[in-house]
Amino acid sequence: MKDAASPSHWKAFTSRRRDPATKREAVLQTAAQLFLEKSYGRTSLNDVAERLNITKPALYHYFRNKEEILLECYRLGTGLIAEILNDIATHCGTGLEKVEAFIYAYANVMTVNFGRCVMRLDEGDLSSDALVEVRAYKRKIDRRLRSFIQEGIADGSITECDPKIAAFSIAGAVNWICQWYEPEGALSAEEIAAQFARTLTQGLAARGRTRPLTVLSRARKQAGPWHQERSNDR
Amino acid sequence: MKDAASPSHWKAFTSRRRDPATKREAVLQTAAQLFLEKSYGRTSLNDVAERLNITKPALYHYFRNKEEILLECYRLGTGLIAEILNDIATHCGTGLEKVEAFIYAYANVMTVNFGRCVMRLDEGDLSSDALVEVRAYKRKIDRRLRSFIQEGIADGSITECDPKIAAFSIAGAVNWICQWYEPEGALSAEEIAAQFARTLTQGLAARGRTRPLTVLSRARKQAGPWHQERSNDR
DNA sequence: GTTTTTTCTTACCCGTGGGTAAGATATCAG
DNA sequence: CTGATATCTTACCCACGGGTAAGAAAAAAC
Repeated sequence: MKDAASPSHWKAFTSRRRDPATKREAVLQTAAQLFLEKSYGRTSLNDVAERLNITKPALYHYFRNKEEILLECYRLGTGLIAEILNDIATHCGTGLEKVEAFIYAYANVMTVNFGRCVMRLDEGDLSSDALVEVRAYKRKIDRRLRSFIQEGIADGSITECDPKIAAFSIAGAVNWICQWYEPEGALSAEEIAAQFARTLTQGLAARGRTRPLTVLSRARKQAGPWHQERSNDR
Repeated sequence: MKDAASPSHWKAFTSRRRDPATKREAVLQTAAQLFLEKSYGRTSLNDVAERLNITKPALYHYFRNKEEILLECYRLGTGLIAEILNDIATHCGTGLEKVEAFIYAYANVMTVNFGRCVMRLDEGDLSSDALVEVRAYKRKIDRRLRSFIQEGIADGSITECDPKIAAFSIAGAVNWICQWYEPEGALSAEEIAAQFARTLTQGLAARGRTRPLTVLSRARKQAGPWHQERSNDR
């Protein structure tokens, strides 16, 4: 789960050797990057081709049309999320611990190109068929998070609250990351993920209950206690 | 702070009487609505004109170009936010109370068309000049929220935390509302605002300190204790 | 009424960008 | 080396949409 800074995937097209798999992925990587930089609508296929040092029609060898590129970005992103979701569900632990693990992993995904695409790009650019597919994925995510919260309420690790609103709050906070996160920014992905997991779960934790140290909590070694910012924000 | 369901502002153009002010606003209202329905990029000026029962060039009587319409939507939206921001700053109270009031008012703004535009529309559609203007507004909002949190930490109403991360969390959760809120949906604007203010501040409140009943808390009468959803979500 | 000004329409221009046709050039199998 | 196949390019089509020119029609001023 790590992106090179500016991978320059055009290298995949320097040779004309037949290797559709890696070339296809190179297209997706640069497309995703451009979609995030300029939005899908303002990114022309010429832009994508130019960055790969090829011409527009060459792209049509790997994708039927522009929308298929977009949809594939969504699929790769939702795939990443589905992965972490399954990992956590099988993990044993209290509901609160699952929520914490979810936030940590999910926040990390929101700093990876394909992951960012899922929540940052405009669904309206998808065809109606693709839209229902993507929406199904998103609904699944929301359902899972809500079920973790309900579990937590049942086992006493999470304070009484409306699971729907709580899930919306958490999802919103984490989804919003992909709107302001910048790979070269002051805050690293791990930092963000760790702090969000801490801050958001602390709001859910049942009162009077000393928060147990989870695997996550132990793993993260903070640079200092709440380092006051000195970085030029934004 | 209340939008009619589908105001049909085309009535403003039934007569040819000279009344630029209301006609201009009618354009903005329908434009904002369309921008939210289909995004700025996919909304053509013909779409806007059609809904107003006029033709495209007529719009150029009230706006220099398409972008000016967009910018005006942003300005009206940020104006709404600036208003509540000043109200709260002058209000006396603990930092936590200010944060709660902020969330409540801000969440409400996120359910009003112009308010939604500010956080939902793509900044990339703005010219560079307009972009710096809008970004300045947004930064101001973030700064204010962060200062409220810092106040709360100083006066002991908010638990020790990193104000930057906390502000990002809250702003994210509330900003995300404009992504899923639907005027005709199951949750009313007031409900959302009230529940978010409660849920999010409860995460910040200093432990061991009984939360004082704010004006807000008293005003809201809950339908039932955490009504389990029966509504078809989404 | 007549003139002046605002308001709005019909008709058009043209840049942009998705997508295609047809052919050139490299790669690979034999 | 030769033919077959995959790869990529040049040249083009055309729908869409922002924006403009020029003038008609209604309101207001007098």
